[in-house]
Amino acid sequence: MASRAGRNKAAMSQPGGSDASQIGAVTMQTVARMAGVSAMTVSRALKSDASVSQETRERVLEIVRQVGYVPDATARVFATRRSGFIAALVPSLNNSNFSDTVHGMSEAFDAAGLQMLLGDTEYSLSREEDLIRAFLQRRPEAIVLTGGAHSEGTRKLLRSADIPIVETWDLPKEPLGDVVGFSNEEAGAAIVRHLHARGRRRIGFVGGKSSFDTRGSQRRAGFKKAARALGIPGDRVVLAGHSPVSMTQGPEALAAMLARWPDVDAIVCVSDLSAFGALAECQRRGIAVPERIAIAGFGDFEVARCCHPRLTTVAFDCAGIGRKAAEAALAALEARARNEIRAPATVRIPFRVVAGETA
Amino acid sequence: MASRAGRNKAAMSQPGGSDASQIGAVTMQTVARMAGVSAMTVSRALKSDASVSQETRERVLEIVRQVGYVPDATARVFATRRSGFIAALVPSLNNSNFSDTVHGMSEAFDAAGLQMLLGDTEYSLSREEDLIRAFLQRRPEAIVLTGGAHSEGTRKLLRSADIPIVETWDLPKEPLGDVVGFSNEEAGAAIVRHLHARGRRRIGFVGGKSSFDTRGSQRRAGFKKAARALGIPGDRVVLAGHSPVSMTQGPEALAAMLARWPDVDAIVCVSDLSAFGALAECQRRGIAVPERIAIAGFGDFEVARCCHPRLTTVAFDCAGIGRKAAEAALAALEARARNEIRAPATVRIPFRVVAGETA
DNA sequence: TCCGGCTATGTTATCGATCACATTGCGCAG
DNA sequence: CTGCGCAATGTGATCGATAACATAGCCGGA
Repeated sequence: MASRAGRNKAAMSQPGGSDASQIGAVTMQTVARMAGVSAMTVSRALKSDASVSQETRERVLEIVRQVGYVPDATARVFATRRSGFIAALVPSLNNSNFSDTVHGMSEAFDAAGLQMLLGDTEYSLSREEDLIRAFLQRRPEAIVLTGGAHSEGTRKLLRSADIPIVETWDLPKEPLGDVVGFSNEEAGAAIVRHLHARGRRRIGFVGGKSSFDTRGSQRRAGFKKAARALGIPGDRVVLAGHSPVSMTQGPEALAAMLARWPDVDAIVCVSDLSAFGALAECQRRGIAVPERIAIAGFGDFEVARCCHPRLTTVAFDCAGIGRKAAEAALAALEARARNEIRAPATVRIPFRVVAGETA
Repeated sequence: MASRAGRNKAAMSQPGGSDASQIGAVTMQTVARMAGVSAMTVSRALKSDASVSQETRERVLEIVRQVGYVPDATARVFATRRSGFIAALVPSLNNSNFSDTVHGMSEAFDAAGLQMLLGDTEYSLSREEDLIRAFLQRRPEAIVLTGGAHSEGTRKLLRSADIPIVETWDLPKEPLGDVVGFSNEEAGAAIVRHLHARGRRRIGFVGGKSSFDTRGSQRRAGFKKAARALGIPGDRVVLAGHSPVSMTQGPEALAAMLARWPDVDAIVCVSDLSAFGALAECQRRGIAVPERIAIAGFGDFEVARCCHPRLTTVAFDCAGIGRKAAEAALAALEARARNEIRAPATVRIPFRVVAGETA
């Protein structure tokens, strides 16, 4: 077996090669003995700021390299009572908006020497709670959530966790801590006003059925509110398929919309993905976009910028949400470390309507 | 401050409410004292199989609920010498092929009670090494990698880690352990043969520049090999942009291809994303697809199935790769637990050309 | 009656690093 | 020459759970 062979090879000393022993078999004690110092000195030598003589440090580091010593984070966590983990939950990893956010977050946390425990709630409140319960056992130093809708069990867990909490992508009414997001309702309203300004009067909305996708339902609420305010019908709503919203829902939704309201002259989709699906279906059916029907989406996905004609959409800085969420978490941790009081803050991320060629 | 208020509230007992104390403040000892038993009994009560009387177990679990006790995984890891972690690395999380694989993996590992430490190498060998170095400090029980190209430092680290290793998405020449993948070279050849069978003779290839994206370069190698075998030119290659390959590279690549080889009658793109970008650019320029130029991609992304006309592509079961990779890792762990010998295996994932409307 | 064998539970040591405190040795001012 | 102060290093306790072993109490058969 490969691994066993590896272990044997590691145990032998090889001429001229720095030869790594099995990770886990070599502890700080081992290194200490080989260097003729105490474990504490090894520990200090591995920190950059601790007071160790130059000579000792070099000797220790050389041995660390030779034996391939890898520190045991578990022991460090246990001793320092700091896990070095940040828990982060998104509804779906398979959505470039959220994975951009994750990416932005991970850059900031990486720089702070923190590792992310990443979880995918699959748009389910109970799965969110299960994930949080599992993650809390690892004692994360902070937690970043998507949205402001959580189960009562989740809220209770988070209250007793007593760690900084950041909610993203939404502006919750009763935030659990910091917030980095935008009003999806306003975004929904903005796109309706955009279509109205371009002469559309019979506008429909296509969303998903999931009740946990509060961002989707708020966009829908914004659609209705703006339609009423503009004096145009706001009841032309089709809900197709469950979250996560995908391109395949577009054709189905378009069919339902045209069947019920054949005179529809614009369709707002809850996501660029379904908007693109609807656009492609229009092309398939020979429906002229935007002449006969205008189409708009949300999210400024890459497909919106690349497809032909380009999708009109609502853009926001997804990676920026992640970065700012991480910054909020780090600020909260910093304040705690200094034993300072810090009131949770809300960072509003701007959004803007990007006029494409479909509306 | 919310958290401080939470802490105070937690310290007070509330009438009629099960009131969670601060996580971390309550240990197994606390629960044990309240239940009038030893910590060991609490530990046993929390396991389903250990021998504790029904009555004691219920009493302990009731107190656990009341005080909101959350076990400390760090201490458990320390005591049991099992981290419960699996390290998993993908080149990019923002790619639905890989996030499907992650999803498939996480289902299998979840079921086994293992948590994933997820890392994004950003198509960089040195970042892969850094991530592995960081992850190994957490003592993962196994590690799943993407591809077979790794730095020498990575190989050394993995050798001494002495844990099961699974490489995915490729068929490495010198595997580090189990393999779950397919031959990207054969996939590249297959799509060329498909185009040839449909009468195309002047086929170009569009790829990315990254050298770490071995899947991309193997598809290219397959393209060349098949072209030679069929007696058609295999030198019509355009490399545009760095990995990750994206839709935006399509237009640029198409332009370069047409400038250099104006008579090209088919384009194979290294990914559906750039293929879609090229398709949209053709539509913009009024180039008939597939009449004037055929287009094919790889990956069977959702956009390939939804766009109009539908993309011809090469499909493989991405989630299945993840599931099977997890199964391989679990099998290896199982064998180790039983102290059995188990030779690493290679699982070949089938792929197939999906004829769309673009070729 | 006694003891083997079982169930339910307790006791002690342990995992590997780090913290707080103790100690050594040396240079230098008084 | 003495002793202060600093730099470099060592010592012992500690974090929370669990493995391994020990023990108490009970039942039933010889």
